[in-house]
Amino acid sequence: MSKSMEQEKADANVSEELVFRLFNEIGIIAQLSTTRFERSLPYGMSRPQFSILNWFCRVDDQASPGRLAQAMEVTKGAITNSLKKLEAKNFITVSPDENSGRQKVVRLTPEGRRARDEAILCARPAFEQISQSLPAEALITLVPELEKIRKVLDESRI
Amino acid sequence: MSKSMEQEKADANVSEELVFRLFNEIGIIAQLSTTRFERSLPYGMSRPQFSILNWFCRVDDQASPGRLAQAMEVTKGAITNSLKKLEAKNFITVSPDENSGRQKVVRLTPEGRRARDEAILCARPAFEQISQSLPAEALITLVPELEKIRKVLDESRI
DNA sequence: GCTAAATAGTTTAAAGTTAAACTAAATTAG
DNA sequence: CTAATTTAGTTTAACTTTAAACTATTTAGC
Repeated sequence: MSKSMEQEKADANVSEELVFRLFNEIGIIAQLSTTRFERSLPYGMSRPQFSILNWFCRVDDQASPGRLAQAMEVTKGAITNSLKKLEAKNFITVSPDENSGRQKVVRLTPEGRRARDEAILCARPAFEQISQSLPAEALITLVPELEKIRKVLDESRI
Repeated sequence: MSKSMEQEKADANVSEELVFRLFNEIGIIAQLSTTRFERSLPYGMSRPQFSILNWFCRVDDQASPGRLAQAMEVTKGAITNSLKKLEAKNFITVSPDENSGRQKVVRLTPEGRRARDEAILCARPAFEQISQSLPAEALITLVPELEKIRKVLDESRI
């Protein structure tokens, strides 16, 4: 085996080890931060429920359940469940789609928008504490890197 | 309000927004990578089950269920469940602790060690693909940063 | 020493997720 | 046009997790 091939293999191993550690750290951070975030949410709102409300505020003002399932990266069954909860709280409306008898249209209500804004306020103290413990410069480089990784994963999804 | 106070407030908002995006990205990446990793595992092994086997290979060769619960950051009930599964597969042994009637001692079996090594081999292709799509230099700076964040969260745990 | 409190682990009920089966509607192909 | 396929959403069963109740030990206090 040539020297360069050996080096290549070594590099690959370093990378794989790093990728392994990367996802390990990400998994732990996700678990810890999700728990903390969820505990701070009002109205017995869960993280998936918040994510749906937040999606409506950031991306579009209406969507089919299937589109939401794709956006949230969960199964259609999970979305059916979440939408029921949100509808019971009057945070969304679900109506038949005029253009398609098999689709539905989900929309945010004014209460839903208020609940989302309130959720962000409630979660602020938890995030504040963390943002004080972390140097802002680190975050400024970190977040775009993570966005890249997410895109790589997202685009190569099976 | 003085200029510097305004600036401080603006900085805080930038940071909070960044922290928010940080945890959002981390949540999505965790979901995508966990799904992918779990699908690649052999013996119907779940990520929590793999984590326990991996812990034994990296940290200590024996532990009580409670210590594992702390290390894995899940409840004792979840560990009870995972240990049952691992024991049924003969990947661990669970025996009474000689020194304490209320504790148990969990140990990795040779089969468990082999299964863990095999799991890493099975997961390699998935990680390989990702490590090829990401520049190694980025990971080298990223991983230690994430370790810092994890420690901040871990130390301020409630 | 004996009682009270703390600790370790299990069990249970409630909740959420997935995959697969199912219903209904829209497309496509012949 | 009709039949077969695909698509959208719901339902169901299995599984996992958590929080809380419970059992059994150990430790502390008096």
